[in-house]
Amino acid sequence: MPRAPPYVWTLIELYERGAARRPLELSTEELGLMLGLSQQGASKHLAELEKEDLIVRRRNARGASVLITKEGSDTVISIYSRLRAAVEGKAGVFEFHGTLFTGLGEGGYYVSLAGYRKQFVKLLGFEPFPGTLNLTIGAGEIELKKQLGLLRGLGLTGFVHGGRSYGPAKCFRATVESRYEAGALIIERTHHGEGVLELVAPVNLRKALSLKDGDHVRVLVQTGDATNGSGGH
Amino acid sequence: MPRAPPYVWTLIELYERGAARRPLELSTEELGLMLGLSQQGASKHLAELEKEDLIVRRRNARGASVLITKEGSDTVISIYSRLRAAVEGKAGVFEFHGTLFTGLGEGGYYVSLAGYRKQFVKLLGFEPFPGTLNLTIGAGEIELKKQLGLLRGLGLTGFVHGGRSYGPAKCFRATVESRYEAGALIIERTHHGEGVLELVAPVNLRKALSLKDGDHVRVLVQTGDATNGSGGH
DNA sequence: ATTACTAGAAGGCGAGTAT
DNA sequence: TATACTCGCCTTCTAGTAA
Repeated sequence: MPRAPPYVWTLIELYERGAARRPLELSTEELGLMLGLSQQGASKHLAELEKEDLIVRRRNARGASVLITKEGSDTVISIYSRLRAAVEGKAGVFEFHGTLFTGLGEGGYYVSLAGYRKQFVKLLGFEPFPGTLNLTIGAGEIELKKQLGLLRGLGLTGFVHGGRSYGPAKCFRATVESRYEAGALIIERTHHGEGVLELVAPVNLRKALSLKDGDHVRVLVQTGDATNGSGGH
Repeated sequence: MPRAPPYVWTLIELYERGAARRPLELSTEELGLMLGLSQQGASKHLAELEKEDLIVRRRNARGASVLITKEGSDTVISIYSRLRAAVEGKAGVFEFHGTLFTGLGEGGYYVSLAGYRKQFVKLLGFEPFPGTLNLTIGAGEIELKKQLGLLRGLGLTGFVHGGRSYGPAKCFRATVESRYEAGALIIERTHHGEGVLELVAPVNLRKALSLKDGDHVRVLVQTGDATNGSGGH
């Protein structure tokens, strides 16, 4: 998206108000108010837009009307198209690059517990291999993992078993090395630090990919619809 | 769409490059090139974005990596959502306000010619009443009508009949007074000026709406998918 | 009531340069 | 090599005011 002059926001505002559908009666004062701009500033924006043939104006007794030209509509639609491609196409996937290491085997223990295992089957659609793949992710990706934690994901509920309580966790569908289906675990209180990504899969990934400690592994995590939580700020 | 500071375009550019999915390795020089900005300018934009918590940066040996935060993604998605609502929701409809007048009856003659009549049936799905409704549109709406002429619409092909040739024309689905289905005609060489909107309908609109000359009529013209011809400029 | 000119302030920008 | 500071230019903003 090349940098656009400030008055493009004004064009978008006019577009939102339907000025591409019919001449919009609007004083420069009102427009300024809408944009957080002075009346004079709004006037200048309109003058610029008209000079660029993005709008046409018609003066009348009390004010003027604004109509967006075909070129103006195309400008707005072109911005929209690029945003659509970016938001709909790319978002919803987080990419991690991790280094394999061997954990303490606790992951495998948890996964094999019926209380969690049955939930994995239900949520991910596969019987998990009784062991997790532990990856150390780059420091820059920790922020990304934190963002995962903010998303809904697939919820694993906690339970009590044998007098011990097991906490709730979160899970996301993931793909390992573009080939293997997996689940990325987000566990609130884990023995691992925040720089670790833990994966469950229907197969022994370490064996299936012939991995050894220190190998690099690429993981794509699906976060669901990108437009969820589109409230903005 | 409230006015946004210029660095929001930079945020969008970063988003397009996938910086919301994984840390993006990018020098300020490259970013400047992408945005038509100097290296220093790009650096400033990044500093601003970081100050607003829209991105996080991590410095490394050769350059730095940029990752868009949840707040940053929300900002982009919020802009996208508003644009989507405006473009998908509103566009594709032009609104005209016209004043009824009585033509010379030529419209009715043309409409009843088999060469045109059969095309109306095929394109609009109704047998046209042998007469057109002529509206004088406001001067400000002439530009809008010109824009109609630039769109594809439903094409009526010309023909020769009885030694006379009848030219091609264009037609758009329309709704009169929110109640009656109609077709809005765009005729290249017409006896009417450009300030006239001519409508065909399956019924006698003048009678159905109890209209007399001078009455005001509101017409919504469907122009088809708004994202057609989204090339921009 | 409008729109829009002018002048001066504020902020964005690039060049040079420090780190 | 990078990033980012200062400085001067230029664009954009608001205020005052004309039309």
